Amino acid sequence: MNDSTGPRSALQRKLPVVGQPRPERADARRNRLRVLEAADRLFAEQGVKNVSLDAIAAAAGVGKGTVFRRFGDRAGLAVALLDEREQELQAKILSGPPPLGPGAAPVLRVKAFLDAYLDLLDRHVELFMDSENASDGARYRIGSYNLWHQHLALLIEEARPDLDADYTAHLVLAPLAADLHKSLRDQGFDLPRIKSGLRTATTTLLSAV
Amino acid sequence: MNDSTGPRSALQRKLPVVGQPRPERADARRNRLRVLEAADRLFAEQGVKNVSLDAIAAAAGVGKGTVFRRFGDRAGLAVALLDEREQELQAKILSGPPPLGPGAAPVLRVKAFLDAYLDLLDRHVELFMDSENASDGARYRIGSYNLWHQHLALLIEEARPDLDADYTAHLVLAPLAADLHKSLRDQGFDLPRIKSGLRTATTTLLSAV
DNA sequence: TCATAAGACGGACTGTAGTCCGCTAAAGTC
DNA sequence: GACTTTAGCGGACTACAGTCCGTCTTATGA
Repeated sequence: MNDSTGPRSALQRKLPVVGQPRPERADARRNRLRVLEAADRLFAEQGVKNVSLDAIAAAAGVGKGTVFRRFGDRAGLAVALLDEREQELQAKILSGPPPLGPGAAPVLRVKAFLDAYLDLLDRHVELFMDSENASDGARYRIGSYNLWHQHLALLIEEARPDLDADYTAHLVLAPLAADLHKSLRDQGFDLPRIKSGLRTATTTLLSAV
Repeated sequence: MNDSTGPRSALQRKLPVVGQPRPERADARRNRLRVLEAADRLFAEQGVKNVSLDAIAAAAGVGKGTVFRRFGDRAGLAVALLDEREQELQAKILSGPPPLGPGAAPVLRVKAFLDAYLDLLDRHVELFMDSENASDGARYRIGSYNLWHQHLALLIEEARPDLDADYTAHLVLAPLAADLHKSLRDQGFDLPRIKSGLRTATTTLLSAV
């Protein structure tokens, strides 16, 4: 119980570096990929709503507990699956060419974002619905919502400093809710009509003096 | 099997009058009221999220099947409970004094509606969340949404005939989603701030040339 | 290579939404 | 008041989300 274990003190040996958590264990990584792959396949084959998490766990060859520990809940799994596609859009916004990326006028950037988001949403409505509705208020808790919100708030602040940018950003995101989009499409609204309506409203809202 | 049963033919005796379904049976009415009363009480006592439909059925002294046959699902029950309060607002819109009722300028009426709706929403967020989120797309299927939508569409058409009134009405209703409102309140937005932000945006959107 | 502990695994378990169908009671008919 | 029709009743049943905890695997370092 003295220092004779050598120059490496207990502190040096045992304290993990803060902010750098252990890397993912090999089995954890293997199972994570298996689950994502199985979910992707089953969702595509049978429709998001018709696949239970038991079924995904079984198809992935893992226990159900594993799925839940890793993804939290149904919404979490959907978020993970959407992540890849959303990251593409995020990258374009942060460092792509204008008008989506930096360089264009703020209102143009907002409109470019809405167009791009609507394309993404339209392509993956079901998955978005799952990620937004599977648990209460899920939409507003997930990272990407906050990222879109922050992006819009900055642009709005720039375009219309007289507005409450924080609130207005939520306002602009509200019509992008997955279940509203689904409902509109089911009612016969086509994508161009939705895009055009939203573009018009946004222009009016953000361009006025 | 001849006409000897008298002047009353089989047709006359048996055909129900179309479009006038049998009145509600006494036991059905009794149970409907019991369930609503029990639900109202339990929701108030324990919070909407913490009450199962089994519990409501038990408290009402009816079987679970009865609750589901009558209300369809959790959302349906919440809708039924909200109905009374929403009808009050509906009445004011249809025949109350301006600016909520007829007579005021369309933009003023829209703003009055938004204010009144936000008050209602803020007072019953939990119930609204249940009615909107308990089943997929429930918000857009229920009667009152369609009523609000129709009301707004007419006013928007009047104020800005150049806009796509049908779509724009959905746009105006989007920020009234219960889970967004809850999330905003949880983030510290107070009701006046929300009202003012929405009022400003609406004015800008509908008043521009 | 072995000992050890952090952490992942997975399936049994719980609680709830929603379905089903044989049974019961209310309304209408004579 | 008995008989028939029809709607409503209700609880057993299914399926699914999400939890829990004893067991097993991996990474580490000596």
